[in-house]
Amino acid sequence: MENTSIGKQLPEPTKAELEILQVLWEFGPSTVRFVNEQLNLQKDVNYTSTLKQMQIMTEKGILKRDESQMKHIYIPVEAEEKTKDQLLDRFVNTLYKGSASRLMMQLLGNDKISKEEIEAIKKML
Amino acid sequence: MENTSIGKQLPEPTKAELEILQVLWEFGPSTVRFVNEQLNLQKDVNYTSTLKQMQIMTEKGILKRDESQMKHIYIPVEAEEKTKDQLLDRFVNTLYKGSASRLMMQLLGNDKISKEEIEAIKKML
DNA sequence: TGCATCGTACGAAAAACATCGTACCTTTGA
DNA sequence: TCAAAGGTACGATGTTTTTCGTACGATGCA
Repeated sequence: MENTSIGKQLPEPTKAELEILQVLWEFGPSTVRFVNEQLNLQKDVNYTSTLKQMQIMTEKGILKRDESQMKHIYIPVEAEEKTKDQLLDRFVNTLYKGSASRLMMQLLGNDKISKEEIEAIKKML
Repeated sequence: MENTSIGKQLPEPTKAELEILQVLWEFGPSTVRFVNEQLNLQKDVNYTSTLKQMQIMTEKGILKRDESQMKHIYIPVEAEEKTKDQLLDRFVNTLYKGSASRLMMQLLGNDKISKEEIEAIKKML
């Protein structure tokens, strides 16, 4: 299933896919080997598993790749911000009926958030 | 697999499980039939599917139930706030390296958030 | 040249999730 | 009393996601 079309909405990344995207977001376009090494800092996973996963993501249109070299280079199709927007949106809608202030309340309620963070947020508003 | 132990961390609810929890959170302890009816306002799903799902959740320790009547009553084991805290926490950690202000920035950046919402948040801080 | 190393391709199994059909028990009311 | 309605139990199946083994081509270098 090729994805060359224009406005088609990409599927939301799965958990494992998100882990791969994080690496690519943090370090930029990378080889499978590099991504796999990064993942292995957190968990055991076989090289070919990561490869397959990234190939599937390419099929889905989440990644594209530069095949001009033997070591293919993988690149996210959507910008980090855009993907995160999408995920955040769904999260807020699902859990907080779309209300950002409810989310904020929850955030302030569980005291995982420091005074410095609160200050930083105040300044933003 | 019984769950009578003390501090054991419950598994994160799956998507379908979350839908069921939402109904129970909104309406309080309920029968399978009631939950199923609510779900059917949104999507087609068979009674026995919902039943099975809720039985599995009970096995996992996400729900408990009152079996004293023929119509079993299901109740979430963890409070709504606690479960949401957990989900929010993982969300912030995964996507924003644990920084609430980053999340806020993202929230302000995509203009899904209204002026009223911003005012409400300002007041909270 | 030839072999160890590093790369991709891909089928298939394992695991996690979701859905449904069927069996069977209990309650109710004509 | 007995059949319809409504309840739970649970195996089976379908789907999606995740992981891995094996095949095989490229490259590099002793």
